[in-house]
Amino acid sequence: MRWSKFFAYTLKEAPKDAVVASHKYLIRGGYIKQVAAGIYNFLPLGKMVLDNIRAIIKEEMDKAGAQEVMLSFVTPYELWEETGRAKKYGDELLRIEDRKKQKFVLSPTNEESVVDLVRGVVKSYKQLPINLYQINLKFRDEARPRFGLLRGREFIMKDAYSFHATRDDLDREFNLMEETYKKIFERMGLKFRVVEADSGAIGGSGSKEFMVLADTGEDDIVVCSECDYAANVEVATRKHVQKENPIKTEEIEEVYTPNKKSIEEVCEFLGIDPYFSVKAVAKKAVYENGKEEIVVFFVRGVDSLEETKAKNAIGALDLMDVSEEELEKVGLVPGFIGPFGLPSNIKYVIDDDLRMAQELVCGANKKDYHIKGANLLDANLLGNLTIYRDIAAVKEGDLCPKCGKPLKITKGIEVGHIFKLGTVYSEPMNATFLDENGKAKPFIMGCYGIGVSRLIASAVEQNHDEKGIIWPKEIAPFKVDIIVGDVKKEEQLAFAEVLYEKLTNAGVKTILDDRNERFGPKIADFELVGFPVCVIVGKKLKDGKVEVRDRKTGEKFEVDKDVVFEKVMELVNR
RNA sequence: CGGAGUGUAGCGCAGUUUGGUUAGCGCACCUGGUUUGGGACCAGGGGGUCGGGGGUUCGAGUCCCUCCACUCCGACCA
Repeated sequence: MRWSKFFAYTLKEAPKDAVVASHKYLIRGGYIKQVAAGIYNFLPLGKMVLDNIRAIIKEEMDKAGAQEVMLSFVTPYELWEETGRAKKYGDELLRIEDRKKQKFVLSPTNEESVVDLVRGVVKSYKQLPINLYQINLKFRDEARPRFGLLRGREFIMKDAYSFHATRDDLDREFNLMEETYKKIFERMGLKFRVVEADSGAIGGSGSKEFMVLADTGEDDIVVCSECDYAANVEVATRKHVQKENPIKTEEIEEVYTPNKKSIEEVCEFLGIDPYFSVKAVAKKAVYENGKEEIVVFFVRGVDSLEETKAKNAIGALDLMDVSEEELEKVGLVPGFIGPFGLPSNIKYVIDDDLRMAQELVCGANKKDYHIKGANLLDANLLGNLTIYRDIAAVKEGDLCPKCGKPLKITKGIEVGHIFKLGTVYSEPMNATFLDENGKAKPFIMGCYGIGVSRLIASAVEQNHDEKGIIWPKEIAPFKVDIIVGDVKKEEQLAFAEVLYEKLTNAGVKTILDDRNERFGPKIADFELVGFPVCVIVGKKLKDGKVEVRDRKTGEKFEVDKDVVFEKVMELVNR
């Protein structure tokens, strides 16, 4: 490609609303252009990167035996009613009507479509397993799209769906997909971690996320400082250790704590370590059947509630904040809520870490009073309905559940997620096959997603400097940029063109910067747009020399013009 | 969805407080010339529904009403 003819432009200044590196550089470099909130046009450069990523994904998926299909982007609303997700997915599902008033949705994901496709075709266990995938457009009407391609409404996703006769076979495919994903992200040159994850709205039994490590990530992930344990904070666990309270209390006593509501205030007032206090977090739980109730969650004073875990603990669809008035209405005393003597109609959950804990301070369910010396040994105090669950958020310094070493918290961008769905879609959609005994059984399914357009942004988040993008070689739009120092100097242009032909013929994607510009803008664009290697054909050509630069290492080589091809090939292939 | 903010040329902004010729600047763009190893210089030039609609006024980018779009924080989110 000759830059003088290329549909690409660069900007000196980023639009003011771009705040993260990938958003700024992808716009400044002429990769994407915003159309509406969370919707972008891809310019040639952006499309090239996208295609490179697609190619890697396709190659590895095909190698793993999956088969590429393309499911319709507009799908009948009926299918979504079949599984009940029409309601569950809420406003994120963009509904549209055709001229006959028939309802459709823009696909945010394709479980329904693919089950509908397969149930009409696969009848026997002999046709299983099967894994179908596509790399296709998705639309989710996010409440708040942001950060450019990191959270768009319209985006490209690779989604795969596997069908199995047995759980064991699903496990095998799940592991195969995990290995395949690792290969894909490794080939892209990304630093990532595979973490245990919550299944969320997709449902199913087990899931793992693939997180690209970057400070701009929206997810908190817990990683062990020693072993390979890694989990999304939404599901991360920790090793429980019971510390013994050095302060002993003879018996349970109520103490007067006027206006001391927060953990800090109470503990300071009573002179105790917040570790031995109980924090109450009240939430309004909303269930799938529309029922709502106030639930109280108890965690240690030093911990905080992890809402996803809490939600899962009680099987709620959503947890919402409650006002003091609402709490008082059901008989709770805001600021002084504790596990003993709660109104009998209030559901509560106690964090696992408090199981059998002793010498605690907690609210007395009475204005201006707390209880000292409480212990959770005696379940009778709490009644039989007491449930202990893991509901506290793992924090920096907690101990690894696998090896006991300290845990760390880091930020990650979710670029892949694999699920064991089981029969959560096949059952309601009545998608069955006949087993060896001629009995109809629902398909056992897995599904596997990769955020393809998000990967573009993730790669930039992880590979940039103050000047611009530094593309990993595998996905760079062009691998080599040949800069002609002065296009009016015929010998420079002629030499550059010969080199360009040679590299292109050797299969190296090359761009020839033959614009009538000075050196400054050309080299700045090389750095901004982020090609791995550049060759500067300039002044030194008359002494038989050209310069070669490596964008990533910043190395500069002055090489003889006769060996420049070999030098470039060496850099491109190393 | 709650809170905050912004909307003037492709991008970045000034002008709005206190209404008053023809709406301005930098970058980008076009023409000519000089330049060509770190975002050059000189001269000339093109480009605007001032987010939309309505209103007040002799007069609205500026004041009022209303709608819309976009961004940020949060909630939400395979």
